[in-house]
Amino acid sequence: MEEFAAVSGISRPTVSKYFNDPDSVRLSTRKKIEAALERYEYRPNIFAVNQNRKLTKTIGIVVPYLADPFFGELARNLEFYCVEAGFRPRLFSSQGQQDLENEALSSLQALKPAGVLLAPLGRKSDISAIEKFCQNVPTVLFDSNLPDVRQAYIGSNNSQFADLIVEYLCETGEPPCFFEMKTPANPNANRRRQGYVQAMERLGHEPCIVQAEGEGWDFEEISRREGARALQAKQFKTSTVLCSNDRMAIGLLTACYELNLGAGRGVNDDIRIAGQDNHPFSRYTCPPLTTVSQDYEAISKNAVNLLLYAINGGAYRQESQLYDGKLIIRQSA
Amino acid sequence: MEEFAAVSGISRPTVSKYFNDPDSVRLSTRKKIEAALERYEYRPNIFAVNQNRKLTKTIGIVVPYLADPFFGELARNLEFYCVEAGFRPRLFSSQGQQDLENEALSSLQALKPAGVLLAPLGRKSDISAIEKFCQNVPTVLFDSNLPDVRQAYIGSNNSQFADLIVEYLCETGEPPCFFEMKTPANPNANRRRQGYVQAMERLGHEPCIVQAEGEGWDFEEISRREGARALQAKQFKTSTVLCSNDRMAIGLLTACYELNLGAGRGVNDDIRIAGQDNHPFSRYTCPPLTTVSQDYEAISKNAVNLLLYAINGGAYRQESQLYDGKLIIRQSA
DNA sequence: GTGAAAATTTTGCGCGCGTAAAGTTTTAAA
DNA sequence: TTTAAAACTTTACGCGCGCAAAATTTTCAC
Repeated sequence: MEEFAAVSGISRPTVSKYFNDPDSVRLSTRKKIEAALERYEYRPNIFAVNQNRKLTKTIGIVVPYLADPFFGELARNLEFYCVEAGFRPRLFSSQGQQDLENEALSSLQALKPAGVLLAPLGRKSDISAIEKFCQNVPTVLFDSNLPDVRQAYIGSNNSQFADLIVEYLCETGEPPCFFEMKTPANPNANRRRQGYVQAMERLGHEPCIVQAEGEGWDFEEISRREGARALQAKQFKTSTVLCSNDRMAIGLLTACYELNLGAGRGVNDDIRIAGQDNHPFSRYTCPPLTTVSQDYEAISKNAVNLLLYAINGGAYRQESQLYDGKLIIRQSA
Repeated sequence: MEEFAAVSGISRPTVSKYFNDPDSVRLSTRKKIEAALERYEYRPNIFAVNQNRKLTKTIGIVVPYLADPFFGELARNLEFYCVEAGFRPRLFSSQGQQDLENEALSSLQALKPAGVLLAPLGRKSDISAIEKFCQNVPTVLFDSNLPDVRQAYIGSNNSQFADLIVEYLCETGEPPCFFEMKTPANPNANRRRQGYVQAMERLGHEPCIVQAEGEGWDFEEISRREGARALQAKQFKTSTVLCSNDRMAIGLLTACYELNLGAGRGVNDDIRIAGQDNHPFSRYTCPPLTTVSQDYEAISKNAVNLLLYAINGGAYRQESQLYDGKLIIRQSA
């Protein structure tokens, strides 16, 4: 910057000011800088900038597993709203591992971000590390809440999800069984199960829960394998299955195909399958998946908004918003 | 670090040395530092570290579109091999936009990475920007080559892909038509088309190519819409369709479902559909997708290895490796 | 032409570290 | 015990920039 300022015929601090806000310098100066800029292609080093700035324009986004298109989509939305607000998003993925989640937070601390949007691993998260982090950096949790941390949270109203789709399924056919992971990664799954049970009881049906053994993020495979086992063992007491999430539903659809069971809501079909989330791929399964859509727009928009509020000094720790899902009726149920 | 060195009873440069290589200090010193570390939780600021180091331990990974699970999976593999080699990977996504690709490269320059693994946007890439970048930073291209840049490249032998699956499809049924985007994002698509044409001619069949109109990364939707149109207009001259990639195949499967066409290789099925890539979801489509698998392992492993070779001063610019695909036979064809 | 406000420059310090050179202490071998 | 090597500390400077205060210049209205 020193050298660039010299060839521009301007002092370094003025050039620095220009890069902070081009309108903050005299027009003639600005033109001199921009003329030099065309000839010399100088750009400030963003990390050196951040090191000194009190308030950075960086927002960190941390998701638990980026190879899951659900988080890819969510991250894309969040990035969009961050850019729109004039911030630079920086994306991290925990890849399902606690040490990587901690490392992401540690990297972020070093970046001095204005704020952080964190979708924690859940059960695998290092609660105390996250707690400490939140004390230093304005943080909004999303997707998965960490009740112990008592931090601002934006997410879905998971009990409403199950309520909504159980009601639909009961109205249009046999009441659904519930298919989930035995040891789910985050508390959403628990709330969905509870929502299912309550909705079933409210409608006068007996709940039927089937749980899949397995660890990790390979939901489709676990669900395909365990789903096939459950189907063969006739563990689903009705011909309708509500899955805890779309990825499990996708795996179960595959299991049905392989067992020669027709999935769908047609009169000739053997089993109805529904999911939850409106995963990017749920539109393209065969049959297309009936599901409850998360309000991606509202969640990402309001997560960013709440974070901006926090960045500007608002009292945000107690804030928490849950958004209702919308029923997406497709052919699978 | 100053303060932490003080409470450790050690000088700052020694502490710095410790963090660079814990074995480079005397054992008694090391224990003193590690004892203090347990009580005070100090960690060096990675960005400040990078600013001064001549050789950083950071490797940049840039992919064109992270919401595509194909790249999510590839990135996950690359990250793994980077970590294994003792480097810290940092992931960027261009989200299909040229300005974001340039910004990622600019951010990376500021990070002084030891090297960069770049999957360029392709047609949308800013060639001159990438050329300049490659002159300053050891860079290995992957997934999609940029012939003009004449840079080291690790990828798949795309003409072999088509050759392999065309032969299989011809042996087991009607010769395939080819379904692709009209304006594909990268040169792989062209090579796949050429491979298809050559294989067809070699086997004495007339090629039949159907192209889908549409821009962007929403391949499934484009393929579903345009695929349905082509099916209704009977543009596929045989009952077998080879798609340029798995995501298009997934969209086409959905189109078939919606048109009540049975997809698969069963005797009662109407149409056989195959893809290319072995996309993470291709296992779970209904029917599961027959495809040619990219050698994810070999590509990511060797891309990292070549980059490490370059980082250590090897002459790598001319290096270029293409890996053969493997036929994955499932139920769709 | 005068004066005050606005813009800019100068000066100086700081961020959180790496690193090189010179001086000091510790260690291990002779 | 002596001695040299190894490890360590001290000192000093640098990375690429932000930022604040004081000094200077420019601008503009009167």
